[in-house]
Amino acid sequence: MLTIGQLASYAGVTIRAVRHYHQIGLLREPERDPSGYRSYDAAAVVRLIRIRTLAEAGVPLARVSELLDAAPETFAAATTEIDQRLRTQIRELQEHRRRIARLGCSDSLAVPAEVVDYLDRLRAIGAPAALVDNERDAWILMAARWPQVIPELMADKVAQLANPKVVELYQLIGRIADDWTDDERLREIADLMSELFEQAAASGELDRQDEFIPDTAFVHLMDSFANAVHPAVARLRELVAERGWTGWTRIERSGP
Amino acid sequence: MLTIGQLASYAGVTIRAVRHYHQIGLLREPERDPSGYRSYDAAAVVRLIRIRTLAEAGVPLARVSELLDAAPETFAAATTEIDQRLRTQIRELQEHRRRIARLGCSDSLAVPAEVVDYLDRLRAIGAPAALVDNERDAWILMAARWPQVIPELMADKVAQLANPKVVELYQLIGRIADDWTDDERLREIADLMSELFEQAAASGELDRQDEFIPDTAFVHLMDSFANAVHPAVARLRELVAERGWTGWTRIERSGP
DNA sequence: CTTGACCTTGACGCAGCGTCAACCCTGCAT
DNA sequence: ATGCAGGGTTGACGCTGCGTCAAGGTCAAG
Repeated sequence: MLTIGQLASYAGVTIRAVRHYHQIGLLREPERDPSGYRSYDAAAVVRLIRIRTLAEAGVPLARVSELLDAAPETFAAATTEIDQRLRTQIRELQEHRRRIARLGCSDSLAVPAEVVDYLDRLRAIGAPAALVDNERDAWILMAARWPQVIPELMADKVAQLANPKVVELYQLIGRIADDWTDDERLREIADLMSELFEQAAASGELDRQDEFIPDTAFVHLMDSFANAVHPAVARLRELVAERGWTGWTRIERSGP
Repeated sequence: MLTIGQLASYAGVTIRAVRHYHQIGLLREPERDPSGYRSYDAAAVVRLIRIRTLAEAGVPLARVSELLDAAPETFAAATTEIDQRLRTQIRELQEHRRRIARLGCSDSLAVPAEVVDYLDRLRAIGAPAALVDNERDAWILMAARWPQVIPELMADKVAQLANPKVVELYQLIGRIADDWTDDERLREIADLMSELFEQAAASGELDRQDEFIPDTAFVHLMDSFANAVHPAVARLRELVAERGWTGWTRIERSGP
């Protein structure tokens, strides 16, 4: 007769595992000797070895007893199914590896490649870092909500950068990045924006907005990013509103 | 401002996950509105999206915050390490698949191929099923304890079967399988065994046993299998002992 | 008698949430 | 005013397969 330690060692498992198998009813609790020790026979060793064999092959413990005394066909069916499960898990992990490889760096985390490219161009023409970070976050949001429109939107935005007026706008903003209190400059920016909106309206660009972002609540959320850049953005929006335009993420004509 | 449901839906995670992230300190608890509802801003959505991106790439939650604001080199180092972990897991699962594929059927579970072959031959010469099952269990035990000696041992056992006396022995046993009470036949069997042991001793076979099974406690364990086949085995051992042999798994001369 | 190596039960911990339970808030239709 | 549906709130257990204390009792040897 064997103690639990001998049993475990013969079967090549830990004592804790044996007790666990008792707990879940996978291995029958044996008789106890007068001192309360469990006392095992050779058959228990064999059963335990077979349990271990299945467990090490990735069979869930809950299914081990079912397999231990299964007819050959049942056994084959079960193993095939378990193998399928294993394949699925492997595929999931491989998908994880693929994603890991494409994470990039912490800065561009969750930012689509097209957006990364656009942000680089923004930086290149002198847009301030705070604004670029803000754009990045906004596009992260957008990409999560409507991933499929990102390529087209980004193509548009990059095209806009070919407009010298747009470049000028970002440079103006860059110049006030340290000091947002100069109302004169804010008004200059508002004028330029108004002009650009006028162009956009003329080219029909503004009408295309609605296709991309049909969700009003979402537009408000995007707006809130801009507002968070600096308190003076509120003033800027005021000035732009005076010139007949409302909104920010989505622009609409409201006045003359 | 967003409720937890809106936040979760924008970020593409479940509400429960958001609360979990709060609990483990991955996402800051936001302000509450007068009714006690959590109230999120756009920045929370972005952070949550980045968390999800990492989590979906298989990054453990415990390491996500570390990665979220890591310098590029730190980030790269961490992802490489996590990728290593993923590869290890994949290899483990693939090992599981390999084992699953070689399980065979429930009957031959944990039985080495050489043993399966030997058992088939035993059955072929007319050994009773109970005896074969018993042999199988004994060899399972042996294979778990000393896997490397199995091929050699099995080669020996198969070679023994070429001896007509051995075949006769198993057939004799087969004939009493239904009725173990015939002492006459038991004595016949004991005579035959004694004769075989004599042959084995003469050929030096008995001396080689000790190399294979040096563990006395283990030998007793193996013996206990034989005893479990039928009570009459005890009688048989008695008869064999009268003829000058002790032991079962390991045989030793004890008399004339 | 002590020591060390075993054995006993009981319970928490892990990873990442899913899933009740039991109760409160809010807005809309009746 | 009321009822109902569809939000929200905390709290707690469940899953997998054991590892790892904790706080003891037992056994063989020196």
